Amino acid sequence: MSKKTPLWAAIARTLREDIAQGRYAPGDKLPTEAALATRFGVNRHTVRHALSALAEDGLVRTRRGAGAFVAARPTEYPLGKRVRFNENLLRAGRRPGRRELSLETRTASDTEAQMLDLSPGARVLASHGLSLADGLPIALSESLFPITRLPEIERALRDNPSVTAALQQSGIADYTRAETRLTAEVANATQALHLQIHEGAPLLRSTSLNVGPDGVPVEYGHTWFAGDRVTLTLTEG
Amino acid sequence: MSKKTPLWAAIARTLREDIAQGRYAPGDKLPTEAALATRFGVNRHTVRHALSALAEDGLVRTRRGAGAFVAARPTEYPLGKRVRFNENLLRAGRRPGRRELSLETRTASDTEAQMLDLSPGARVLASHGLSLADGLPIALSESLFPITRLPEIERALRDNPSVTAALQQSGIADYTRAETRLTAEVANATQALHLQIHEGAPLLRSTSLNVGPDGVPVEYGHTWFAGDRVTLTLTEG
DNA sequence: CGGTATTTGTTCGTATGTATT
DNA sequence: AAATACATACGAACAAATACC
Repeated sequence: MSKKTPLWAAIARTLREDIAQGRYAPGDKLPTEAALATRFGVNRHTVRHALSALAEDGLVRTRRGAGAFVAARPTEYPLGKRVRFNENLLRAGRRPGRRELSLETRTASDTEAQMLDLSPGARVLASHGLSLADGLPIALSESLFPITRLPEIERALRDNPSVTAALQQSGIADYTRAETRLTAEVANATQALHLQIHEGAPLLRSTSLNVGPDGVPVEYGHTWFAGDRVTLTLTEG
Repeated sequence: MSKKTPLWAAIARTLREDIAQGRYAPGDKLPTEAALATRFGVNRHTVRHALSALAEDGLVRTRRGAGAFVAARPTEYPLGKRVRFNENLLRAGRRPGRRELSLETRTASDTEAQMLDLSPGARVLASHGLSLADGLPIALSESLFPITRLPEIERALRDNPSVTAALQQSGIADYTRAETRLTAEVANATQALHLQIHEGAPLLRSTSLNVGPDGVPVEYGHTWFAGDRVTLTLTEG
């Protein structure tokens, strides 16, 4: 008989299937190691070996004294020409949310003015916000709007919780992403506080420029995604 | 007294340093578990735990009956970069480079087999590499090729410095990026070593799947970009 | 708030299987 | 074929973090 597969591998596969079939939902606590050992009729070490393999794959995470929990898979966030935060999250089966942190008018920096195609020293509306998925913070953002081009944008942003809706109210029926730059950074204290992560945690920073139908810039800003909670997906077509 | 670090972690660190300082060169056989257990004055299981941690980082690989060997270092030649990597760097006025770290055949993990549309336990060719810009490391990558589908891929990769050329030699005239996922992580010790950055430095991880003209997967892999040195740009169209 | 029970993490011990040398 | 060496598995005990009352 081919008794090749080790016990721990078989147990890992069983647990993997249980998770895949929703028997243990994300966030759920798995049975204790002792309970699993009894269930499978093996030593606790064998269960630990299986759990270790699952943890390596990022499927579960263990907390000493607490238990083993099914890892909440990162939110899949499609990046395309048309990026609509709310649509993206709804499509991913999550409840979108947004908290406005600040809204102020200030002078654009040189690069900001250049990106927005404004004259140096032009005034812009700076909006800082926190994006949520199912109530959990997933991204921090700073958006800049050319106040000369969109004089009503401030009130529109106060009226609408959605940037898309606010831009529509300001006369921008449609907008597309003209440019996106991505890099990785580590969270500072302020970012960690807002995103409810640890300082030094990995962040995915997206710098983007959105333009209206006529190609005129309407928004420029940065978004810091919590690396542990978000996966950006690039799907062609 | 701070007795925080476990024995196995201290042993792993010692071995890691031994390897980093060339005391054990790539390909060298480490002392047997029993010998290491005696050297560190611990149980063999504790040594195994340390070796397991090193194996997870890809620093050593163990062969039952033979011993534990210093890994020939991972290499890459991965996804988005492959075709556009060289072009992008040349366009940016930089000299592209690549160091093949290792090329070996191994068994695919469950997720890897699934992504490549292979049966569980299938064999794949794993290529680890380091991508350079003006001689400075900017990305680490791991590429997997379905060896059953591309029996000549190993020699093709040895013959050609370019993955695109190697795939062409293997009968894949053209391939496209079917899926790309991006997220942020922090560098572990091994990654930091290769990329010449600090442990905990931000990394941009790209996971991608490339398929041939018929839609059959031909390459799957990850690329870790040094966040401080790379900015990915997404310009549609 | 504090003490206690629970649960995972670490370490040693022992035995057997299996692949390599 | 035999010795060597890693892989798997069970058992026991304590430490450390967490959860619960």
